Amino acid sequence: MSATAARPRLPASKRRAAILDAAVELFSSKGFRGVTTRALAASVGVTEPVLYQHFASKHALYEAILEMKAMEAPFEVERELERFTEAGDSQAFFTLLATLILNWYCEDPRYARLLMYSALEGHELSDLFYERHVAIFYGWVTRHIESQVRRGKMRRTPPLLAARAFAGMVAHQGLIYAIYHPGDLAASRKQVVKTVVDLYLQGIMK
Amino acid sequence: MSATAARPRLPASKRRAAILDAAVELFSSKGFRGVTTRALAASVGVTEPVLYQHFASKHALYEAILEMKAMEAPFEVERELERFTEAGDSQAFFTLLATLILNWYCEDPRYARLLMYSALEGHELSDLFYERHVAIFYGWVTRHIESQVRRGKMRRTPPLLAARAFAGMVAHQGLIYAIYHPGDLAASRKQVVKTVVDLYLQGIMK
DNA sequence: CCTTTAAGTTAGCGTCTGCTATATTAGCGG
DNA sequence: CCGCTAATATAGCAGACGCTAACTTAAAGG
Repeated sequence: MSATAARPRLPASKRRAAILDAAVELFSSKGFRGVTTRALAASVGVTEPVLYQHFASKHALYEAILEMKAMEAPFEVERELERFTEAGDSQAFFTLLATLILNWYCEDPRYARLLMYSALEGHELSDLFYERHVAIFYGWVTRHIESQVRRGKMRRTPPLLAARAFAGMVAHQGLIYAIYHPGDLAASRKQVVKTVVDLYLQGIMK
Repeated sequence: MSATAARPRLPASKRRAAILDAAVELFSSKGFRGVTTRALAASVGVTEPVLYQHFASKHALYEAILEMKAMEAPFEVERELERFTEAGDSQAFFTLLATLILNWYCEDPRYARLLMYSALEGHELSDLFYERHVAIFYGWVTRHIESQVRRGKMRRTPPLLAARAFAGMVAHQGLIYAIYHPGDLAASRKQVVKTVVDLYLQGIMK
């Protein structure tokens, strides 16, 4: 009687990964409330109960994504950045940071959108991302600026404000790319980094 | 039998305005899909059919907000900006622009959130805002930069990229304020404008 | 005071949503 | 080849959703 399509039975871990991947795709384009569990299941190629075998609820599934991304630590570069600060090499410092940020947007703009959604929708784990990435980023930059000011190599500027200004210069390019998509950021990435860092370091005026 | 609370009967125009105001509040905090017509009606203090007397659908109501905001032309300042460009006064030019942007975020951060939502959710009228504000902004700045480069007063820099960098420096501060809300932007607005414009114009290095 | 108009309500339709109790079957260890 | 486990499907509940037909009543004009 049943003409069931004989779906391939994946081991739990693979199925879970497949669900997460499809979820990122959908949540990033429609937001948490814009995605139904039915649509998600269909996109994975299974039925709804399968989702609930791997995640307690729609919310838990969403939080699994956020946590996964928030915990992706960028701490490998921390030591390198500190070396640049100690060496007083602002050029290298800001170039690395800008490259990091733009790469993050380019590699998977879906996460940029998803995190933007989560921040707007006020999900708790969104704060986690802020603490573990944005705030830490500001910390790195302010420390670098303060260090350079002490050495007399940089003009005295409110450090947090200046850090945000740099973050804005870079992230805005990525944001426009992830949301409005005019032009291919990936291709021009290197030029963007070069121009923005140059602008930030030396100023636009002759 | 009926214990109806004898609601005040507003003239259509006032009721319509009240609905729009409550709608901005709700849509900006929960997004289009996060707001139900029931919740909106309750927030206005009426019942659902009243909403449908003023707007054909939930979508039409939302688009009325977007159109209202997109059409709010900033063209009053256009002539002033052009004068600054002609006079070669970059200081005044960028100060006015930065003030404009930050004021926009401060006056009503709800719209910043609402427009962010609409961009993510891909509403058609979101493009209208991009065209009528973001793209026009880029146009002003690129023209100013090109003009200054021709006069030899500014370093040769990819104009659109430089325009976006400036937009990012300023808007990022507003965005952080509208979304994560750490600190009071309104109070420090003037210092932010001063610092950012100074940074952009003269560069951070001594 | 009576008529007319429109601002407002009640009640509920059809559909979709998150989620689940229950049944079924693929595939591995023995 | 069997039996067990875990991966999957069917069917559907209870509530929420966008929206509407039909009724009620406040209030302005003659």
